[in-house]
Amino acid sequence: MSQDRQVGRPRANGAVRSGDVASEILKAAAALFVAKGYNGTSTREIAATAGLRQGSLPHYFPRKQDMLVALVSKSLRPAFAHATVLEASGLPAEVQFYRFVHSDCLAICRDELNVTSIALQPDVAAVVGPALENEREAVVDIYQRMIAAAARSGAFDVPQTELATQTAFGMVESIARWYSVESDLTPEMCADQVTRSIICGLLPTPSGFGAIVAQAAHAPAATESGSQIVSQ
Amino acid sequence: MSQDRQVGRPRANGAVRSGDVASEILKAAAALFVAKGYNGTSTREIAATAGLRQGSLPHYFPRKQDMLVALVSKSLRPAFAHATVLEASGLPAEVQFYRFVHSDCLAICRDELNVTSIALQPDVAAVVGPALENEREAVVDIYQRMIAAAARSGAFDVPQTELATQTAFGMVESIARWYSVESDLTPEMCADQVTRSIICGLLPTPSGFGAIVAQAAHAPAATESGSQIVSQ
DNA sequence: ATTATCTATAGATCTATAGATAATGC
DNA sequence: ATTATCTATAGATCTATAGATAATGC
Repeated sequence: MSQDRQVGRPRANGAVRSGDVASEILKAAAALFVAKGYNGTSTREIAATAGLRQGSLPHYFPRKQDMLVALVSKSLRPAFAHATVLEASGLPAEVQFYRFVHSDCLAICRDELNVTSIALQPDVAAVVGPALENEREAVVDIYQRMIAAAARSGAFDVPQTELATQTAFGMVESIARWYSVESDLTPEMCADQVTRSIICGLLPTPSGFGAIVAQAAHAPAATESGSQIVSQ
Repeated sequence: MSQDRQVGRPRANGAVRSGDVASEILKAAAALFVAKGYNGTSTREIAATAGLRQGSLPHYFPRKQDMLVALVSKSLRPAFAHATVLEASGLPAEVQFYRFVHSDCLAICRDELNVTSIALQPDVAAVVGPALENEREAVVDIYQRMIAAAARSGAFDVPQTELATQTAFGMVESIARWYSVESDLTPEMCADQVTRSIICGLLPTPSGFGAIVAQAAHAPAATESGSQIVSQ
């Protein structure tokens, strides 16, 4: 891939550039955004990580936010296509939901750039605009629809659809916060465990769980606290 | 509480100041940090939200990061005390864990400032220092200890302690991302549902879940995707 | 001539400081 | 005199731009 002779002024650090510089920049930017946040990362750092100088970045991405948009727009989960296929499959709703959640988990684990973790940062929404929020809402709607269907058929026991939906969706997203490709946990193990928790939490109460709750009624309570603001 | 006559130069906006200005500032800062991130929030915005001018903030918090530290240090969950009491209670490990998780969820929901959501932001760690990360690790250790104990007694079926721990802890933290005091979901409902999912996901596989997994083996797969970087 | 980079910097922030000011307290 | 605030700004960023430069391509 790397030729000895390249068009353009050589880099200050002497490095031969890779085949796809824009990708290298996005990779550097993603790693930094994940570790320090979008607003906590300077273009100078991104450039240094990618092996060039700050002023060279606009050749590839005119503005810093263009890197963010390029990253986040790649995160569009394949969720919609999968949901359509599943909902046409004729499978029981709870089975559809299991498959849907599982593949959503897998997609998050397998993404080496961890774009979901970037998309979850609160400052990102303001920069990317409403498109991100809209897409998130649309995926939440799929969750809600499938949960409601499985509740209607009696497979799930869901007293409050909104609660079940938010909980399930939040649990899937939470993977992005801690899963690392470097760990010895595989995406499959991770997706299995999270999906299992989500589904089992929606099934009619198993006797084992009922017994625990009954015993817990006598357990000592936590000392009340929380972040009361005390004058310092 | 509000006197008509107050020491000090009047505010530019004419407002009478509240009893505890530092608390008002922290409240404003917390709301902004949650919505826009620490680095995405300027001291000017914080001051405006709290009803004063940017240059007046250092009277209460010499540096911006002092507000962050004041907030985050209040988030120290009452987890440690509760864990000690529970572990001395003689209750079965899975019951201890249930209670522990449940009260952790409740604490997150009840915190009106949503400090957990702030503490989760990647840029915050760099500013607050290792104390935050250390505390998080210590709470993770409690989760791990309790899960391992319940697995040893046979109450939980845990092939991989690390995975179970990260999943459970991440699910609890994920509440901070979506739970809002304004919603019609109560902290109790939220804590019940999340705790239920976590515990049920660790119990030996209920037959209902096994049946779903078996059926899902024949369901259509997702189209492979993810955030492959394509040259733009 | 074209390309990819470089260096240097203008303009736009943003934070913390310095010193003034408008109240009350004594 | 003390206090809580104000206004104004210095110093430190950080981003995007302008123009130079060092390669290859023809």
